[in-house]
Amino acid sequence: MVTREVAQPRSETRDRILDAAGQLFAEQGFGGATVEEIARRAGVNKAMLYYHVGDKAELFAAVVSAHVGRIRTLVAAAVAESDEPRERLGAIPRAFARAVHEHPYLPQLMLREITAGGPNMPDVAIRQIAEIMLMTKQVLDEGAARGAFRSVSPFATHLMLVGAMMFMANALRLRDRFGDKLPVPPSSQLDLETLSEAVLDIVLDGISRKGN
Amino acid sequence: MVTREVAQPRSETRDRILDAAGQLFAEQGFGGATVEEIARRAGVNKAMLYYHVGDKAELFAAVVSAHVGRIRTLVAAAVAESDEPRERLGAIPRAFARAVHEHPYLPQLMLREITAGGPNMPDVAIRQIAEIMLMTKQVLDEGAARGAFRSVSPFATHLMLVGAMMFMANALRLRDRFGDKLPVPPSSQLDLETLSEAVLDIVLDGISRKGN
DNA sequence: GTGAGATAACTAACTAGTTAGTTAGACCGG
DNA sequence: CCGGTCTAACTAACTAGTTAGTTATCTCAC
Repeated sequence: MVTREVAQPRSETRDRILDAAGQLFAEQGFGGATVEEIARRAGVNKAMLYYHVGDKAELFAAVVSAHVGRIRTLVAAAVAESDEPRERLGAIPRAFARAVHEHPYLPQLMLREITAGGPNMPDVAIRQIAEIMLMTKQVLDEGAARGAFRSVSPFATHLMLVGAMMFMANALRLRDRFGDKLPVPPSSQLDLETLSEAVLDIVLDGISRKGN
Repeated sequence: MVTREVAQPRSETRDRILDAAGQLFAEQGFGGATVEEIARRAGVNKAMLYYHVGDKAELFAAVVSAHVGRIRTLVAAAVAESDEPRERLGAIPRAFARAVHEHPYLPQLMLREITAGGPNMPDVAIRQIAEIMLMTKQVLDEGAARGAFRSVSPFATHLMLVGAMMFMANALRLRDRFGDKLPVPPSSQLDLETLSEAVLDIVLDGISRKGN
């Protein structure tokens, strides 16, 4: 599960399969989701799935690559929109939030694969994740050069912003289970956007150069 | 998979089964791990697993509960050791780090279950997680009352500390895959402790009341 | 324009292998 | 000889992947 980048031609059927697969892989995991059920949800015969995409592993790789590529594009565009270090850094989690808004099953899908150690993560996806992390590093370096940020670990900062967000998106699904016994605002202001803004607020405060 | 708290009597065999199950559920996930393999790794006959613990779901619940309970104990003890708000907050991720040190497969196991939406998470475990989150809230409230911290979302702060750490512990396993194309210090100072200290540093800075 | 032949998209049914859970009975210390 | 602990062997259900064959659509010589 390492090299598989042969881009199949797009087709309506293929897209339906990929979307159904994304949902089901997110909900059930790679092992939990059955090819049969993916095909059923996409409204196609199981054999068509093999015809249009490939085996289960190829299907998974295709889904993950598509999403990671989309996120990379969104982040790059969002970062380019401003020139101010703080805004540029904030653009990164906000781009993630937009991607999640488009495909709500995305955090579950991604976290599942990361947790599994990426056994089905294609090289293209790895490369794109590295590119996204590089963007965070560039924004931080630039901010430091301009005197806006103090020097911090870019890896830790990136994982704080993105990792906490991914974790939150998934943890929120457990919310109902907590019932009354939780020290959490019930649900009104408990959406992902509010939470990631709170994280961004703390991070920006934590890395900004003080003493003005 | 919600109420199952009947504490079986401990036994050496049962402990071996639980430990093997923890490792395998972490490595392969609930669906991916096979009962056969868990039994083999524990060095017992498969039927003994049903005799000593119960079916696969009960086994999983027992493993998760044991670990969450252990973390709760560690966190409570660590927080109680100091009186100074900043140190008390720092004690929380450090207690997690210690738990992870004891059982390296723990972040993978926990994150897998959280990502899955907790379908096998027993109520006891949920209650204990709530208690841990309450401790963070208390430390933050107390720190705010003492003028050390500004007012921040306890939920976001907790998830930042713990979530980022869980995410990192899992992301680190992908490190090798990045090869050269990564903006990350190669591996020397890339352990979980260093990373969580970096996170703690940023968070403490970000939530501390400025203007002394 | 029309009919033969090619081709892409699809289906139903099957195979081979795996897995959770059960059961009938063996072993053994007290 | 009895209760707790254990084993080997089984079954019932499920699943990834294949295959033989069907339908619909297009192509192009005549």
